Amino acid sequence: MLLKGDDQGTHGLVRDKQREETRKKLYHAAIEIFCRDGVSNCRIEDIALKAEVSRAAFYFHFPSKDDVLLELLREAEQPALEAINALPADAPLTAVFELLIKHTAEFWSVQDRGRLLVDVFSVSMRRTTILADREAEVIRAAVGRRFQTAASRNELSPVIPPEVLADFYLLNILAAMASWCVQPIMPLPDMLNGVTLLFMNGAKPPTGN
Amino acid sequence: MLLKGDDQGTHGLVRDKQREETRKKLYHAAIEIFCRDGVSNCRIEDIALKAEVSRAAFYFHFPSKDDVLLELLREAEQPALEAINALPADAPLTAVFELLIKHTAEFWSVQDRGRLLVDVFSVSMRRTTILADREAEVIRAAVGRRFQTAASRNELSPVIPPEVLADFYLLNILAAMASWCVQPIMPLPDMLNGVTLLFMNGAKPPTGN
DNA sequence: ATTATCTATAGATCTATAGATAATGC
DNA sequence: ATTATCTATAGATCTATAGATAATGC
Repeated sequence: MLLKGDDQGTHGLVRDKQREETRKKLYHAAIEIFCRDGVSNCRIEDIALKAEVSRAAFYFHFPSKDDVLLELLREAEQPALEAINALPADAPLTAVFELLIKHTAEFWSVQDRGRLLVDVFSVSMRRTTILADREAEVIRAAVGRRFQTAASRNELSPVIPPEVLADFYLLNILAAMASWCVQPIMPLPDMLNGVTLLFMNGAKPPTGN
Repeated sequence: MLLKGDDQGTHGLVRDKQREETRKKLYHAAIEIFCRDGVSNCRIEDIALKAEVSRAAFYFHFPSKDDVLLELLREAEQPALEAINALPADAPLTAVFELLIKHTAEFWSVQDRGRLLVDVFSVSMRRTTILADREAEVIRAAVGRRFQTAASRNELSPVIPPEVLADFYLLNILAAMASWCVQPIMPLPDMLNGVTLLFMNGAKPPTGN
């Protein structure tokens, strides 16, 4: 039984390699042009020129600029996701936060990626919530599960469902980064730690010691 | 001494009236078309047709669709702003929150305005933070002042500056509304009250009560 | 006479799609 | 022979701007 999708076994090797190559070239060219000109100002033509393909080839791989930014967000989430998944099942939430903050802050501090944060956040709001399909966003799913086990250990206020709390926390982190990049009043890790502390104080159970 | 701006005294009455009239026609036409077609899908031409002016007239009044949405946000904040400003100077923060939630939830529940929340939020992130000019956004200034007096009464955690806390609270409220409108898991006022409770638990001083 | 408001329109950029090419499966 | 990847391009929409008109200030 064949699976639909990327991993169709050994079929079409040359073609697959070629496609992924142009896709990657377009992706990297796009990020570079985005950083240079700003997402809304830049022209698709310049991206295509840098990637040495036709303008239409861009649209073949990415329906719009937004889809490039969503791929960047997924790439940004990858290191934190792997680190969190490597934690033991009964790890405390603080360990989850620590890894999330460390890897996320690291990713967005590289070069001038931070300039794209507001646009990434904005796209994420317009696109990912519409899915309403938690499993499609792996980081949301992973953090959601951690919140659920934490709730079952009575680490969280029972007033709000743990999955909602998890979404809310991730939203807070992304919003904090987006506002940080336009007004970096303090180092990014400090900012994220502050937000996390604020969140955890608010979310801990009323009877908690 | 004449002030530059809208209120140039009694100069150009007919022209002023005419300009404001077309501007309002365009504004209302735009909101209507946005709700019907979605902000990114709709064509400026349809807005102009409904307002019975040329397409270029739209651009004369609004540099882009985003500027219409910013005006909607300012309109949305107006009722809460007035109610908050009418409070006595020493009113507790809970009173400020109550008014903010009541008026904001009311505004965005009218008809299908809620559909525009994600776009409004997204524009607000891309535009208003860049100003870095707190006074330009009256609601931010008003709530910021309330947070400052609350901090001076030791109602808030001293870890984070009160203006930052205020911005963060407003961001939380707007983000919660935006995610509510794509997934209304509970009534909007309940949602906003929950967010506020979470926030206040997190932001109250450690030695509190 | 000058200026603010608006229209008409040229040029830029995007979106949609018909067609070319080369890899694939039978 | 069929299909996936990519190109060339027509048509749609936007952005920028030169010009028309009518209100304004002197």
